[in-house]
Amino acid sequence: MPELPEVETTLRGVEPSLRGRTIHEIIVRNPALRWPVPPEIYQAEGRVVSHCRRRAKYLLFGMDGDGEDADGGLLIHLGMSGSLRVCAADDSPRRHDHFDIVLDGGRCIRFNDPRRFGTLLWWEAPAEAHPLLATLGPEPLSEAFDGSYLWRRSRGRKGAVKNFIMDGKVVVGVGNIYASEALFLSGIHPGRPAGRISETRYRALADSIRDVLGRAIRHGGTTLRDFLNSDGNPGYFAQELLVYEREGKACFHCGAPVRRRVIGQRSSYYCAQCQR
DNA sequence: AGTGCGGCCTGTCCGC
DNA sequence: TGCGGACAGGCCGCAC
Repeated sequence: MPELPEVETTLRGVEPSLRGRTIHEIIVRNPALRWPVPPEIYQAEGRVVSHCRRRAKYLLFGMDGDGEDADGGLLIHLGMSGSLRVCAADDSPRRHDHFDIVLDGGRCIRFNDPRRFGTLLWWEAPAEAHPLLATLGPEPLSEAFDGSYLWRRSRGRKGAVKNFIMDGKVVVGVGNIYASEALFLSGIHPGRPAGRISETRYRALADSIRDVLGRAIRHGGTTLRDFLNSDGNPGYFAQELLVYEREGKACFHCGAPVRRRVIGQRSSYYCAQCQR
């Protein structure tokens, strides 16, 4: 469920409670997540969280380091339905609360995930060498990401541009909602072959991706069904969505009905008038 | 190498 | 009210 803005919102929510604290204990109630929770994660017990950061949709909490040079730490992915919340360690767990990171001082970071597509793993420095992180493309909000990069990477690709921008090896963090939104903002039809789009149009697309992700972060993410931030509150970007889940409703630009089409097994929303 | 698909899970909603 | 099926925001791993 959570895309980049939701993961960033979660990071900003948990970091103040986590950084500089000692992990007292990790309690795993259900280790059957996307991958079984490995015993290595217990290395975190008794150690200080020196930094918290995000890479793509992965949360990385480093231990006992100075700056970002910790020798290892926890890697958490929220999957499609996961969330982290900050609560008192003695609050009774609810359904699907699969693990707790218990901190000194009586608080804990609690992971809830109905669908169990989430992840709790251990990484060894350098984090970027972890198999899940090693092949990832650039961050969409970084300098390395722009229209000419997208254009270069897309040469020769015949698949739909929507699948192309959702490919984490091309650029990370663009999920189904924001892909539809960014393509609408830049006037590009989601089904257009990626290799047959000009550099000029890719510049517009890169700008739209930055714009929509940046605005979604400022709104605390998008809550369509079940995303909650670390305080247990929803995000407010859903009211800003221009095409996503608006099938049959009037395009805000031209008034034509918004269409839905399955591309790459995911629902895609677009305006056939405004997007070519 | 690029592309498409199956699968991992539970919850919700919709039509019969 | 019950039941089956489709669908949901991710992403790996496999076959072609």
